Amino acid sequence: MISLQCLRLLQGGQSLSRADMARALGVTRATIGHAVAELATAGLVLETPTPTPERIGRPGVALRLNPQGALFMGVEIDTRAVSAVLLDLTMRVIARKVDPVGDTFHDPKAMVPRILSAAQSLAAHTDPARLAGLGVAVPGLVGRHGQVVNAPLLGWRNFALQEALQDAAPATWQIDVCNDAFAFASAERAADLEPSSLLMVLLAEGVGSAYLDEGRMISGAHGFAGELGHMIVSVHGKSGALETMAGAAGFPAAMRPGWSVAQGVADVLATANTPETLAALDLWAEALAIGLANATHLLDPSRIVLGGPLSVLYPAVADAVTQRLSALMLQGHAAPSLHLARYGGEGAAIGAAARLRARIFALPDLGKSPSATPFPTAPVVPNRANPASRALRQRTTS
Amino acid sequence: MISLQCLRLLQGGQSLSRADMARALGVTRATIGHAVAELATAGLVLETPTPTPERIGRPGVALRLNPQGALFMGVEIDTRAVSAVLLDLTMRVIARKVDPVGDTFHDPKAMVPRILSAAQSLAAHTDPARLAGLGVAVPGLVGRHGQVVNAPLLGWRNFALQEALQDAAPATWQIDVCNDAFAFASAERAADLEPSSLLMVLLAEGVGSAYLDEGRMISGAHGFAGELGHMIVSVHGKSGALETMAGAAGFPAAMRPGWSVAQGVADVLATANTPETLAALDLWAEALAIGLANATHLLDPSRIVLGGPLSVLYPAVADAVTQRLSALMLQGHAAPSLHLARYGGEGAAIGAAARLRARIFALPDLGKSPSATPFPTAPVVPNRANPASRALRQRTTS
DNA sequence: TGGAATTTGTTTACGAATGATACGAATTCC
DNA sequence: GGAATTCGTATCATTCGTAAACAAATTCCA
Repeated sequence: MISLQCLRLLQGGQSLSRADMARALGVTRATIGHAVAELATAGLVLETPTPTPERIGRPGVALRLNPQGALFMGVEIDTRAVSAVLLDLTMRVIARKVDPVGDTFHDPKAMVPRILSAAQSLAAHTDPARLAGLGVAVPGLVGRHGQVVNAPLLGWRNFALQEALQDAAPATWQIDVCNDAFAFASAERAADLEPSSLLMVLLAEGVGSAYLDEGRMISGAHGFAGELGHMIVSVHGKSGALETMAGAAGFPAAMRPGWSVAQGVADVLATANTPETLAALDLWAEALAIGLANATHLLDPSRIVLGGPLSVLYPAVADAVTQRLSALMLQGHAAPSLHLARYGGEGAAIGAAARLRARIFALPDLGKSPSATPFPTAPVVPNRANPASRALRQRTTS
Repeated sequence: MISLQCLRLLQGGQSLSRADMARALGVTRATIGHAVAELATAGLVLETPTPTPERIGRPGVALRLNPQGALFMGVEIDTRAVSAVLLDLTMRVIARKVDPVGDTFHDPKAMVPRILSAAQSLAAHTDPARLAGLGVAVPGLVGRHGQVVNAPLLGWRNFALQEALQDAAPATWQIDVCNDAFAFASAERAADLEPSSLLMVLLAEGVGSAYLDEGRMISGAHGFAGELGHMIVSVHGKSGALETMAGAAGFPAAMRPGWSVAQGVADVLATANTPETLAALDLWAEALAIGLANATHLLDPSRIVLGGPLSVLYPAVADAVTQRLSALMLQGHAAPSLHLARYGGEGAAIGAAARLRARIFALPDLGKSPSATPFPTAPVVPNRANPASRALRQRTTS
C-alpha cells in the first residue's frame, strides 16, 4: 500500500531519496525502506548516481522510476493509418510504427489483425514480461468496455473492439480502447507534475474534448462525455453544431472538396493575409470562443489545451479567441489559460499508452472488494533468495 | 479502515447483518465483528429488532445507521429568508426554521449572526456532541474555501462567508459553504442507493447546475463548475445566455414586473391554455432542451434532475422537452432520463446538510498524508471499560 | 420431541504491515 | 580529526486482518 504511494511520488519523473519520501508521506524511513525494496525487486525503481549532495549530513540515495520497468503500446486509428508507439515508464517514446491502411479501415473486423501486427512489431523491441499492454484510441464514441458505439469517420457502429483485441492478443497484454480525445488528454495529464483541472480540446475533422477534474477523467455514465463538437452554438446568427463551424469538416473557405485536413491547413496558412481567409479565421475564432466559454462555465477548467491537426491554426487567432473568451466569462469566473498541446500528431497514440501507464499508479478503488495487482511484479534480474533489502546495493557495494 | 467500509454499506438506509457485510466486502466475519463493535461504541450503528428470519440457519442480527448518530444543520440563503433544517444520519428532517430577512440580505456581514442564530435554535433540539456542523447554500459563485465570489441575487461580492462563520460559530461545528445547485445535487445524491452520473439543474431566477460523475461532485478548478445558465444558446434565432430564456428572470410572459417567482409560476399554471402562455412554454421547452442537450453531450449523465421553483412548470412541457432532447442527441448517444427533484423547496438546505453528512462516509483522500477522523467518535452512552464486543448486546442479553 | 444440518457471531492464534527506537554510515563544518 | 547532521537499516512492539475452531440460534426431518 505504501509502496504504491512511493511509486506515485516518482510518477512525474522526480528523483527523491527515501528520506524525502518519508517526509512527503508522513511515515518513517523504515517503512519507506521496505516499500522501496519491494519496488526495486519488482524492477519499477532504480537508484541514480546521486545528483547533488549540497546539504550537511549523509546524502540520500536518489530514486527514480526505472524506464524499463514497464512498457506500453499505444495505437491511434484514423482513416489513413494505424500509428503505433512504444512508451516506457518515463513517458519516452522508444519506438514507433506507422502502418498505412488503404480502404480497409471501413471494416473494423479487418482492422483487428492490423492493429495487432503493428503492436507485435513494436513488442519485438522489448522484453515481453515487461510489456503491460496495448491502448487504442478511436475517433468516435467509445463505451466503458471499449466497444466502439459510433465512429462516423471510420464508418464503424457497435463493434466490441476491446473484446476482439483481447481475444486475439497475447493473454498477458492488457487492452484498453478509448476515445481519441480521452487518450490525448491522458497524454497531457501524464506529463503534468500535479493533477489539475484540464480541458483537452481536439480539433480535427470533428471537435472532441475530454475533461480532467483535478486529474480525474470525467467519462460520464456511458463513457461518452466530451462531445463538445455536438454542442449547438450560434455564430453570427447561424446556429448549428460546433464542429460544423470549428471542425475541419466545416471549416469555411479552407476545406475544398477532396482536400485532406493537412492540405486545408497548409492552404489557410499560405493565404493567411487574404480577406477571405481572415474572415474565415475570424469566424473560426468566434465559434471556438463561444464553445470554450460554454464549456468553461460548465466545467471550470484552469487550463484548456488545444490539440489535433487544426490546432496549428490557433496561434493565428490566439488573441481574438482569448479576448472573446474573457468577454464572455461570467463576472467573477476566471478565464482559463489556453495552450497548444505538448504532443503533436502522435498525441493520441501516446495517450492511449499513457492510459495503461496510469493504471500502474492508480489508487485502488475502495468501492470494490477484491482487486488484482495492476502489474505483474516479476523481478527484472532474477536474484536468488535475496532478503529484498539487498536488491539495490549493486552500485553502493561495488 | 474496514469500519468505514461497513458504514458505507449502510449509507443508503439498508439493514445488513455482519455476515452480509463480510460477504459484500470480501473479508471475514471476525473482521466485521471488530469493525461493527467500533461503530457501535461510536454510536453510529444500531441493532434492529431482527426483521425476517426466512432462511435456514442462525439468523443474522440486522444492523443499521443510528439516526441519532450524527446530526447536521443546513441553511439556504435567498432574498426572502434564511431557511434552516436539522437532518439526522438517515436523512430525515427532524426540525426546521425559517427566518425571514428584510432588506438585510444585502449585507453579508450582517447575515452571519442571522445564519448562526437560526442554526442555534435548531441545535437546541439535540445533543451538542452529536452535532457535526453547519452547511450553507448560497445562490452564486462559491470558491473552494467557501468564499462567496459573486452572488448577483444577493448583491454579494468576495465575502469569505465560511471563514466568517467558522470564527463566530462554536469551535466544534464543521462549516461548509457551497453553491445552491451543488447543495441540491448533494441531497439527491444522498438519497441514491448507488452512485450514478447525475446532472442536477436548478431552475430558479437563474439556472444553476451541478454534475456528479459516478457519484463524485465535479467542482472545477475554482469550485465554479455548473454555471449552465451562462451557456450561450440560440433559440428561434435569438442568441443569449440560457438563463435569460429558461430562468425565471427571463421567462417571457410570466414574470411581470414586481412579481415573485412563485406568483409568476402560479400565473403560468392558471393561464396554461392561453395561446400566449403556450407559446411562452414552448419557447421555454426549446431553450431547456438545447441547454440540456449541450450539457449532455459534454457530460453524459444517465439522469437529469430538475429542481427549483420553476421546475413545477416542467410537467407541462415534459413531452416537448424529452422529444427535442432525443432529437438533438448525437447518433449513439443515449438521451438521459429526466425527473423532478425528490426534494422541493427545502432541497438546497437539506443538501447543504447532506454535504456534511457525506463527509462521514467519505473515503480518505490517499493523495494527502495525514487526515483526522471526519467525526468525533465519542460514545453516545459512556460505558466503562467495555471490551467493545459487548457494546451492543443489550437486546440480546436482556 | 429431538437430533442433524446450516448459518451466524465470537474467540484464539498467527502473519503482515507499520511505528518507535537505536545504531552504523556518510557527509559537512570547524 | 572530531562534532554535528542526516540517511538508511535493524530490532522490537503494536495494530489490523485472516484462519480455524467453537458456541449459539435457527430450520429440516425423522
